[in-house]
Amino acid sequence: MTASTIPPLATQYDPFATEEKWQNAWRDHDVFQADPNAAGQPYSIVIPPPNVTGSLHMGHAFNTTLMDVLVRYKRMRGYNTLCLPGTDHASIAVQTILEKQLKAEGKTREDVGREEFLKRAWQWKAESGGKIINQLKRLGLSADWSRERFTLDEGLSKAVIEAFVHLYEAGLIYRGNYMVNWCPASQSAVSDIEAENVDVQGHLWYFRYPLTEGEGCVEVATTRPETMLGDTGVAVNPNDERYKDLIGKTVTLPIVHREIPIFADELVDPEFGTGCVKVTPAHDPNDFEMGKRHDLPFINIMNKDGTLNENAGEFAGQDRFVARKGVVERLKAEGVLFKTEDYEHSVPYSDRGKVPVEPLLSTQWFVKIEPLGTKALECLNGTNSPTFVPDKWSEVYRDWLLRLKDWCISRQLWWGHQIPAWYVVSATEGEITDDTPFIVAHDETEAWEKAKAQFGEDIQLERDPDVLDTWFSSGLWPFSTMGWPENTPELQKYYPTSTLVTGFDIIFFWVARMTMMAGYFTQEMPFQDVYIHGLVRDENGKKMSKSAGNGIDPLLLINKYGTDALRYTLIREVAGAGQDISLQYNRKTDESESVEASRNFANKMWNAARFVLMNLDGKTPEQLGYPDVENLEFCDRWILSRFYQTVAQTREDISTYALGEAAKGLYEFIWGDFCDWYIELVKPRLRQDATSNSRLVAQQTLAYVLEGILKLLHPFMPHITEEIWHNLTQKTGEFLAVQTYPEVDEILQASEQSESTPNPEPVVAKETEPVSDTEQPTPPETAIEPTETSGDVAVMPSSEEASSQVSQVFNQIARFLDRLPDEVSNFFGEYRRPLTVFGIILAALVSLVVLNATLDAIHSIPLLSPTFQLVGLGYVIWFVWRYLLQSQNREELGQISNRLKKQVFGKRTSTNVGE
RNA sequence: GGGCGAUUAGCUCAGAGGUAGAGCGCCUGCCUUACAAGCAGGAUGUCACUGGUUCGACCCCAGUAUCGCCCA
Repeated sequence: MTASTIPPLATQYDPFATEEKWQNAWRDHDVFQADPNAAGQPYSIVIPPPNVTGSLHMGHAFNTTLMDVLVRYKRMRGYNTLCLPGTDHASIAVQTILEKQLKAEGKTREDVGREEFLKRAWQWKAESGGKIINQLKRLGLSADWSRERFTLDEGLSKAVIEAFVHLYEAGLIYRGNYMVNWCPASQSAVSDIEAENVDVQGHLWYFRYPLTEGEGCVEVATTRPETMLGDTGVAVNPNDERYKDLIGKTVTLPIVHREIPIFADELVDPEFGTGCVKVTPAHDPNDFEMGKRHDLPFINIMNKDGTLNENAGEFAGQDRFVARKGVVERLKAEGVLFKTEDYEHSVPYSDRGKVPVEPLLSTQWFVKIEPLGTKALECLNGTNSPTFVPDKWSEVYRDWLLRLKDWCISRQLWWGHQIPAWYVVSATEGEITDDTPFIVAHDETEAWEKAKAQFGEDIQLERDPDVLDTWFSSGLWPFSTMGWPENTPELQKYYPTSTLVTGFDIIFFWVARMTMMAGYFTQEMPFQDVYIHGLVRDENGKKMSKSAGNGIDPLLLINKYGTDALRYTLIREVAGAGQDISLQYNRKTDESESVEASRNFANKMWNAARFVLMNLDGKTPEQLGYPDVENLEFCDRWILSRFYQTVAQTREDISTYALGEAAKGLYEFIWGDFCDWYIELVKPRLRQDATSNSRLVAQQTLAYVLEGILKLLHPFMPHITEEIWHNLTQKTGEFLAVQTYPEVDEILQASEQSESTPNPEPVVAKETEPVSDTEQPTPPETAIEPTETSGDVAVMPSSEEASSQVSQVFNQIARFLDRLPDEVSNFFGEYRRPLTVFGIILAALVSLVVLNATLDAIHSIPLLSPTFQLVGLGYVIWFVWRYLLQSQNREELGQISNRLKKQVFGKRTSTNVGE
């Protein structure tokens, strides 16, 4: 294509056509396809698989954008990149949705049967999963879609069964009768972390249990009076003087007239209530412990649907809350209820069922968690693996690993991985009981073989109907998605993964499950870094969640402002890593001022490109060549210096996960420096005739910096930058997404390399650049803190040219500007109008000439010179008086210098977590 | 009850031991041939409160209050 045919851009950026166009192009050209056999240091991310419970909300958009910025950045840095997408089957959540649908049809799951139910579930998965994947694509996620996974996939199911059998054979999975959190709504056990404590205004009821022999009674208090029907003891603290005499005696339980013992246990808090505690071992976790210690009977009074059973006598069949009232009435009638007080306490609610969970004794499958937790803890303590960003979350994670309880992994549901255990039901009259012998096997064939070998030919097998906790399969996600248990090329290349990006609310649910599983099965932690981000809050500061109904569909904002605008808003808001972000949003109009501001930024970018394209005479940056270092004018030097400073800062920020800072820095450079200043300053030169060298250099610099900006901004705003880049470079079959990320002092390196040739050919960025094993980030010093070689070459014309007085003065300014990029911005910021600044600069020239000698001397103090130059003599005098003449203040100088250095050179003290 | 975080302009948020910042919003004037989704200019703050350290505290320390989150 000839350059002169480049058509002008529209005056406004149209995100909608652009986004679809490039999303399709990236897909059609397999731009994000990972190749484990290709060269390059690996960078891999497996996305946290969204639940197939409908569609994505803003939190997912936030998470997805953060990941994609990292992935796109690393890809442009030349890493061999894998971003693996997928979805999670979300056992309880999806089953709840389906049962709700059935209920609307007046059916239950038993009515339709397991097979039909699962058919519906898969149908639901197809719809919801498709919607979610589409949303991820609309967000511009640069994932390898050919590797999309689902936790119930064949491969992942194989991994789940392998893991289960392995853990079982290692003695880490057992079946036992324990207290679990029972959710009467979903009629399934739920794990501890699926129970959420809710503060409720309840009552504390006080009863008297009469001593079986003699006069007197004990007074107990409870928030759940109906459980007294299952009481099998009364406990007191062994050191409680009030009740010493009662230990060993018995009381007679009202209503049921059971004789139960009074015993002593340390667990009892003598300060609470009356200091006597009724003990219901089958319906309270603490009481369960005491019941085991003191060998009490475990009387279960409840059915799985939350109604009372035959052990509750006259209350049998009543719902637990109906029975509560009835029991209170009866106790009142019997005269043993003597006090009722209002009492606020917390009640565990089922996350999914939204009803209070019932502590219930039942037979479930458990994972012995301690050995798994120990391994994860060792990795954390030994090698700080995984590395949490921000660091504070590693403490949260450690605390949790230190107090693990065995993990109940069976769920009485149908949607999920069915437990690979077969009961020899012929041994227990065709029923699965607590004592039925069982076989754990990879499949039914193997189960039969094992069973026959053990129990003979004439047996009957039945598979455990329950499924596994969803987190069991998602705990394997980082390696099961790469083909584990096979040792695939993917595992070899991309595992362990580089970064996990997730919200802190999921550290225990998921992150810890993955580290424990990975530690056991792969002997290493599944990711190097865990980048924990905050939650997206709504316009009222509340956490966005499906249940609160305050979520915002990201597509609403994408359809209004474009993907890049939404992405940029989410990133810019994240500044303080790990901080929650609030999204401004008007629910009535679906408008958001902050996203609109980002949309405007995109449009600004678009129009800057429009201007540049209109002034390049139809030439591409390649045709124009790099800016001619020998003929740069001072504003060219200034913008190049600012550009390289921005390059260094952006790289530094991304490598430390300071994505918000990176985004803000780009905004300031693009709008504040490039658009407001450089383009304005360069306009007169562009109006000069075609033979003007000044004009050519301006064109070269404009084209070069614009292309650099597009690269810098691409991870944040992938679509608009890709679109502009193609307009600018006129390239086909190539993509900005795989160009090399800008490097500091690139044109200097190029000009040094081609010093011998008069017209240096631009160095065309290679698509992928081999990265050494230990990648060295380009030191930002090169740009920001010019050394004698690079700084002076970058900024100063050659000494021969700088002979005249005027040149010297301009050199001085150029040096001044180059060394003080931030201060220049501030300075300019106070005098926005170019003409005014020009006048000021003229005035400054005079001052500078006068001060030249002084400043030259001061130059030899490299760190301090910027300050002296910036604020001039007055400040110097003040400074000398303040810091140098007062001896007691000299010590402060070091600290202030450091601070100053930070101000001038940007934040450079942070460690390179990501590299 | 334990822990973590926040509290800075109307809103969303940066910030730093030495005169308080950005974006949006607001006010004024401009369709200046990249952009009115823009440009130029302007107003706006007991930096939550109370003590302490300091020559000097918005910043450091202690406590209080409010909000949010996590855990029990």
